[in-house]
Amino acid sequence: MRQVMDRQLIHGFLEQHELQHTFPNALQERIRLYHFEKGETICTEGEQLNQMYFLVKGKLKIYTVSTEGRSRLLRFKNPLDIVGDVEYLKKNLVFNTVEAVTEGDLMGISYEDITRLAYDHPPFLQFLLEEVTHKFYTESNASTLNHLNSVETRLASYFLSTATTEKSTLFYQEMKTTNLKDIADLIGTSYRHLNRVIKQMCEEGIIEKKSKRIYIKDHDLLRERAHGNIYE
Amino acid sequence: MRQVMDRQLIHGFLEQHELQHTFPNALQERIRLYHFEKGETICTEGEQLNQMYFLVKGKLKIYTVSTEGRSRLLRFKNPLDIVGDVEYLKKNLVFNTVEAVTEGDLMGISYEDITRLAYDHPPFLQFLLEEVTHKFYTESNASTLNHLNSVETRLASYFLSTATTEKSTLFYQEMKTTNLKDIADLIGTSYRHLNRVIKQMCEEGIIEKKSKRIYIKDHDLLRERAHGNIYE
DNA sequence: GTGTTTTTGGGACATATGTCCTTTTGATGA
DNA sequence: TCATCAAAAGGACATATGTCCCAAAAACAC
Repeated sequence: MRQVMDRQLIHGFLEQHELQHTFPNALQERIRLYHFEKGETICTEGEQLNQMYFLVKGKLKIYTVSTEGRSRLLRFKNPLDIVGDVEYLKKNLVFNTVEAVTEGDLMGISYEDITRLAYDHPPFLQFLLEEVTHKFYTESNASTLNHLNSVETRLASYFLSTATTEKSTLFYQEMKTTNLKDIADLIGTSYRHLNRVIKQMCEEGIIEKKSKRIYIKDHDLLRERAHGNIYE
Repeated sequence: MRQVMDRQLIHGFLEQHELQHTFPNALQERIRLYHFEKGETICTEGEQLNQMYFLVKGKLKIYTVSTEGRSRLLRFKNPLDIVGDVEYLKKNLVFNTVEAVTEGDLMGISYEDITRLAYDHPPFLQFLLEEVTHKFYTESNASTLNHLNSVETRLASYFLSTATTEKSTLFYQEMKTTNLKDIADLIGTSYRHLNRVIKQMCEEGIIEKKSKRIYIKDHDLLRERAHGNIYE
């Protein structure tokens, strides 16, 4: 991850994401822009973090690995998600490893600057509050879904949540930046079992694998298998 | 749940929990105090909520039930936890059912009053932000723990997190206000399997059941079984 | 194009765990 | 004290799911 010396670009991102009112002026002048490449580790579990990062371009994944070598993929991050917010608020080391799925850009603000210049600024606090609340909501939703449902239901739900429309056909596009291992780690199953469930769904005509993509063939049946749940 | 007309008591709770600065004065005069009895449902999943409740006395449990009848116990709430904060911020109906484990008291503040009188008040925003962040942290921690570990590890971790010291013996006291069904719903297993794991741990000399309590007999072995995890 | 590494796919086997049901124990109310 | 209900305990059986391993296909680097 390298710093990009480009004040114009920073202001461009602030405008693009409508953050001029969220960040007090004094804070805006202290923002740093960083560029990352695909596969780079942004920060590692257990590490000390001194900045809060606002993702303005690209995609990240958040994961953790247990001592036994099992992995959990907590979520993906898209703009305008934040890295290091909870670590700032809980005054803790990094909780989970953050890795780049694509190349992209982050705006960094030091924790000191945030405390001095923004922690009394209602628009910033409101922004942070809404961000953490959303994160909590999605975590809680996913957690409950995982808790109460089988892998099949979770997978169906996952497909529904990431489906996009191309022409008149729904398909699941994350395959381009997500491999099956990541999906297994996200919905909480082994790679092997995921394969089984995917195979079964193909045989039942619910989905179809073609050209590195998974197409939804029977949307109603998929929704039925999801039991009304959607990962969010 | 019935309202208690006692301004003195409200101010007593504000002092006890050091909230005088968190809540702007105008807001403090609009706080309502409610009393609840053990077993009462404070609010139900899917219901419309108009107030944010601050728990000042007693204990609550938060749970949800799937369409198939499976239950998940998300967490317990103690003073000064909040009910209705995420619903306020996400502008949504109640996500999970809240039920009283003991009798107690709640201070209620209408969403309108919060928006008018406190959503620009930095101390209140900071308080809310720290509360939601903590909630997110514990949810994420529990979720990862559940994801990556067996029921045995989760149960061991649970015992460690609720253990208290009496004399020189560590024991697990939540049994008094928590039944085995709740524990099963919390760590994400069936009641039957929980019984098996508890029985096994008793046979191995890790814990001992006596007088409606579970005593930790071998703290080191328990910590080993928890794999260094603690529910929080 | 070739060689290497990574991702996908699937067989075989084991077991952690859930469902269903029954019995026992303990708590509660009259 | 007795009757009823709820919580705890446990048997029997089934299966969802994980581990381990190997083969095939795809991606990547030179």
